[in-house]
Amino acid sequence: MTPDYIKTPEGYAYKYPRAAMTADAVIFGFDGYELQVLLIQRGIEPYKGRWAFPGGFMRMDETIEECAVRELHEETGLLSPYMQQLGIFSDVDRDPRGRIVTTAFYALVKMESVVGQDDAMDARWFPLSAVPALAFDHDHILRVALKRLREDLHFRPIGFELLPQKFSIPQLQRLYEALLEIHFDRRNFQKKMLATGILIELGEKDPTARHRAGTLYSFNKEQYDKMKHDGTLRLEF
Amino acid sequence: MTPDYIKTPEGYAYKYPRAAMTADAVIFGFDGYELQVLLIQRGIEPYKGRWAFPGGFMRMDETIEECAVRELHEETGLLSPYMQQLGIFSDVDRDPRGRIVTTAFYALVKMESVVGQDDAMDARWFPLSAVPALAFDHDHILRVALKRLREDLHFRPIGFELLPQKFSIPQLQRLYEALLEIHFDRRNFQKKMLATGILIELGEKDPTARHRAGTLYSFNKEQYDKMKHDGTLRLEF
DNA sequence: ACAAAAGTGTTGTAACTACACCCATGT
DNA sequence: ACATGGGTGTAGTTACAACACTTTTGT
Repeated sequence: MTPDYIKTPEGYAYKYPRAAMTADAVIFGFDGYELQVLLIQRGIEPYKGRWAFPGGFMRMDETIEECAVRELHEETGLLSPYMQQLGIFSDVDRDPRGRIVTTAFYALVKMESVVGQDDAMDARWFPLSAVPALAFDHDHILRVALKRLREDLHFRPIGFELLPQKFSIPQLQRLYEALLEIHFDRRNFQKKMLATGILIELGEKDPTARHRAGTLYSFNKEQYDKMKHDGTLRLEF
Repeated sequence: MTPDYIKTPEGYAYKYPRAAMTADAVIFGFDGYELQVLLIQRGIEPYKGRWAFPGGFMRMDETIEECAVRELHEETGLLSPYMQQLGIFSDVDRDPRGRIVTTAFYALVKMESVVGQDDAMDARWFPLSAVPALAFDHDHILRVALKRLREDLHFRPIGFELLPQKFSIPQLQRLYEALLEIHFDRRNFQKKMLATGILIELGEKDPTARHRAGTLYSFNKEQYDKMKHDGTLRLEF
């Protein structure tokens, strides 16, 4: 393809002005009690010292998804998490450096997969209740991400992405309750969850349990895909 | 704000290459029997003569939403339809002119509000079953839009956006059946729809009816907003 | 009068809610 | 032994699916 720019001493020249494009990732984790967000402290202006979502500028040889994945990996070490487009945020004055449009993604990760990061890295988990004022329009993006996460949780088995591979049903319930801010009856929740048929029962031994150990399960993705495909799935919370 | 470019004889110069940004709108209508899509025939290369969604380049003084609304108005005369972000499409080679990233929107309109358009305008409704091969990656975008439309229809009262202000329940049912490609029992559909409490009964006189005239209703948006707000809403199809 | 579409009511079934007791483990 | 949390079963209620007849209107 012939390039769509003219290279000049001042840089890449275009006939009409263009916005720069970035990708940002709102990364959620769950510590067993509260929803957490992974933030990075900015080392440079603008908003130096403020916390923000990991992200960065799109290159000309990658899609915006590839950009999000790459930046996420560079800044947090995370590889291939569950990730979805959230939306594009394009307010004219959202970035003091000029016209920069961002595509936000939301990602769900198992917190265990991020601990042990490089200490020099200014990345930290914040419980949702203690998120500081963020850089740019990231406060706004976070609200949109939360709304979307809750909507998706009602009908998609995304809770599993936030828990360890092996989890107990009470653990899963705590997650649903924390995210949706509602209370489920223990017995009914367990019944309904098992009735979906997308859980595989393993040996009983929840190491994190403080009293009686909970039976461990894992998410049966193949079964889920199959049921989703032929419409036998009953999944609604 | 200081500009983020340097103006040169060759155009607007940036330190790093940038993609151009466009907005495209997938516009759906309903003729009473089948879902329709509004397309525009391209008058210039690339893809001259091929059909595509209305859309165009984002300006530096507008958001991508404002761009979508503006282009839609310029190309079809439509004003303030129901419109939602669909997603961003950024494949590196999706446009032969260079690196152009598009944000797709989907819009729902009452077909009556577009008829009577300028004849010179190369805009036309196509039934979904007769959509030609489209320009760029618009075939792909259309598939994504359809998937999204169906998902949304299950839980949001968006069907009303596609019907005239006054409609009968059988009309509404035909719309649901056409879009979701399933069949509802007439009695149960009517019962469930009325039970939502978001319909206002008007005088009986459906002019388009061919035999017995259907009772006309209109969508009670205030009631819907109220019920949505305090969680009393039961709406699921 | 007949055909086509609209309106309505009941009954069986399946899913959801509410609820109480026993069991395992750590202190 | 006691406190904490995990596991299970039942009964009442509610929503949903299935189904048939009557009414209106155009031909």
